[in-house]
Amino acid sequence: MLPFETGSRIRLNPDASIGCVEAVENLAIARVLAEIGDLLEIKAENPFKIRAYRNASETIAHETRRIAELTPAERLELPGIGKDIAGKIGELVDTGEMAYHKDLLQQFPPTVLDLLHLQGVGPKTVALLYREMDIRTLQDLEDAAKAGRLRAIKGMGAKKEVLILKALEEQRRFTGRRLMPEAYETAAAVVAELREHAPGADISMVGSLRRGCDTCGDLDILAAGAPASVMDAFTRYKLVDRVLAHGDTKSSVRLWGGFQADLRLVPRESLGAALQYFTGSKTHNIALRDRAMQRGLKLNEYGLYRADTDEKVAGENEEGIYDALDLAYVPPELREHRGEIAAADARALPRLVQLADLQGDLHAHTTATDGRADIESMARAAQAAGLRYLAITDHSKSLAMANGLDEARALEHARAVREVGARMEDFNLLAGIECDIRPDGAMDLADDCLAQLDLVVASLHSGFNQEPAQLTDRLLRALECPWVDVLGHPTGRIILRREPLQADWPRVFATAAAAGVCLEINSQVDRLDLDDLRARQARDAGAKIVISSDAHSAGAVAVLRWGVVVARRAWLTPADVLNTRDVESFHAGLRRHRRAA
DNA sequence: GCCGTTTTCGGCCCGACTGTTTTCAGTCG
Repeated sequence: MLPFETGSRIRLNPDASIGCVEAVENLAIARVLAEIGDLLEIKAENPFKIRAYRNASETIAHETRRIAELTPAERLELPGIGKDIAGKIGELVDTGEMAYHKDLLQQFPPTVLDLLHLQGVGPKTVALLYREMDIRTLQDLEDAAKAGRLRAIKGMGAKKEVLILKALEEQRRFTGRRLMPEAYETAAAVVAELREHAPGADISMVGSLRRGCDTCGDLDILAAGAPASVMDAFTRYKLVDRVLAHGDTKSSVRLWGGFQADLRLVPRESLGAALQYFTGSKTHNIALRDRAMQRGLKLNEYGLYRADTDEKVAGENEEGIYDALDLAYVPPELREHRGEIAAADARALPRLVQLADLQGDLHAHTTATDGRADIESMARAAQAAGLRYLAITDHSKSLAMANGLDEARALEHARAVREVGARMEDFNLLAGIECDIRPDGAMDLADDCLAQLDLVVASLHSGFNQEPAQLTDRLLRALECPWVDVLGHPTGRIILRREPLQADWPRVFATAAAAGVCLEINSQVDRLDLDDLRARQARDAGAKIVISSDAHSAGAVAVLRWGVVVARRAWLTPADVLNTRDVESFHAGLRRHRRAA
């Protein structure tokens, strides 16, 4: 998935001229290829050709070197890039345009690509809507659906109209926000640029980025002790599309791809106060200012002052501000006004879990199903990341698209995993499975198969439209299976695309706690499931939590950091997270072994 | 369109679910 909006809003380089390659970033190239894939799909082209463009797009989005700087021969070596696509990429890099992409956009207005991203609307529907009713935009579609005109099209009915209106409403609710990790990567690039410009200054991300929220509206950046020229460096940054405001202490820009970024400049002596102020959250800050007032103090972005004399009490660093307010330092992830001020007052803040606390990863895929790397590569990557154990948990047979394993293949795969594990030093491989929970709550694989594995992660991958009561029963039945150790991505949410499933979560958590089943925080950047609030709820219900990568490639183990952020926002300590333990005590904490004990 | 060859063309993940049918098309994962 690419972090950019759809449509023709990409202009790779507005002043495109030959040789002007700097602005053609990998993600922009990847997006052009992905759009070609979408447009070809609407044209009902050869599905393998469509996939070829999408594969090429994925490759480029994940390539760490800058494609624009590679030679044509080097580009050809990238997986999924052949002569044809390599040539088109070269054209794009050299001229800022790709004729093939432009031709396709002549045939379909770019706004139809927005339709394609609605839930339940695919390429056939988009083509039909465009050809039959000249529907080009989301607005056209909404008007037609509201007027009941869509049902006139063969194959569409009143129910489909309702679904489309619902999808439109969801999309509206989500626009303007992005996944936090994407925002973080973009902000990190801006910060790096500014640091280069002002090496002596203190430049950092603030706002929701620093608090670790799972989505981000705009990028807030703070510069303390930087020269005034940092504002020019910011507004002239290569990925700036439009300057919205340019002042001495505050500037705002729109970046290519849609992010708004704000830069604030404060004197160095105000660093702490400004960090505190711009990190928020708003409700946390209000409570903090209230506390200051009660102590005859006032707090703003420049410092903490005595209300009567304006004498400065604190402001150079954040710790000093909290200290002057008789509070323990509150980690940014907790600043949501969810009890952190009372806890800081009582010196009872938790010691939050950190990435370095994790000793194992309990959810990973391989080429046996839909992963990109083999068992050994996954294991080596986990080991290189500093972990001591990894569970290989490929899909079960219901997930046919992912080439899910049936009982025989699952056991054969487990043998292969154990064989690789036996060869590794100071590292444990667990042979597990991510077993589908069928619509009726039954496990996708037979009990005697699950019993022979080291770890069973049970997950929902279909039947998301069930009623809450039915869904709850389904989950409770899954928890009854004695071989289920972990409930994987429990709520099924896809951030910015699919809301968490509506089930009786307190009941599910309580049942899991009683049965000894762990709840997963899935670290995939568009899942982060459980979310912070539910993870805290689950812990409070007595359930153990695991933080897992759900990695589908060797490098993807790195996403664990985002799962840890969620855990921190959930107030979790290392003791709450089962995979902070060494492999022996981890095993001992698993349901299957607790049962035996 | 890419890949990997039995080196010049055939293979490339496919089953479940839903809303629309009246035996299926489209979407999703």
